[in-house]
Amino acid sequence: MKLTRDFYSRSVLTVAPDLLGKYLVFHSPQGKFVGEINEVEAYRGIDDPASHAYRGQTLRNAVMFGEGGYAYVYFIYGMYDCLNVVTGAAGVAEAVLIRSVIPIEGEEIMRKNRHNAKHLTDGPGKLCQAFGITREQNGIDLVTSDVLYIEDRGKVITQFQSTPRIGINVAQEKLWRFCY
DNA sequence: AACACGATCTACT
DNA sequence: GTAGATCGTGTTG
Repeated sequence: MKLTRDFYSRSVLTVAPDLLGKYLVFHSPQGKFVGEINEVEAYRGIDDPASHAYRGQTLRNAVMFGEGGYAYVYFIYGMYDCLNVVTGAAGVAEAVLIRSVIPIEGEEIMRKNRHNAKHLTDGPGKLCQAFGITREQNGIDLVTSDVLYIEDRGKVITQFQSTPRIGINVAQEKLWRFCY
């Protein structure tokens, strides 16, 4: 079943590991894509210098300041889009970066979108390219949308790792990357 | 108006 | 292991 507002409205450090083993679903014009989430990172506005929201609200990060359950998609390094899920209450700037999924459905089209690269969806830029997710999807409400959402299919992840986040050189003491 | 850089990936050594 | 690609965004002048 589709994850509800209550799921996303909790603290980012609770939601992030809870997203492991959930299923990202995207009905694109190309077809249906499904991937099992197996790596995420938590970002928190206040007290987290690695977060886009740390220095306050801007045009780009505005979605992070809204209520939980919305998609925050940003463009990085002049080439790639990355997908986040906003968490917490309205006014609290938190989000979970979806770093990696396991292809479940739509793998053939993913391969095509990725130009036959060997690693299909094991990175935040890669999975967006494979699914065809871009800033067009920024601001979509994952709770009410029938196009982009996350499903619970009953899988429970009890054993997972916590490590420093990838690609940042501050707040290394925060073990906010979760994977299994 | 101009500039520096980033929650990345690929290719090549 | 490391360099280069490539451009939107936020900040500064």
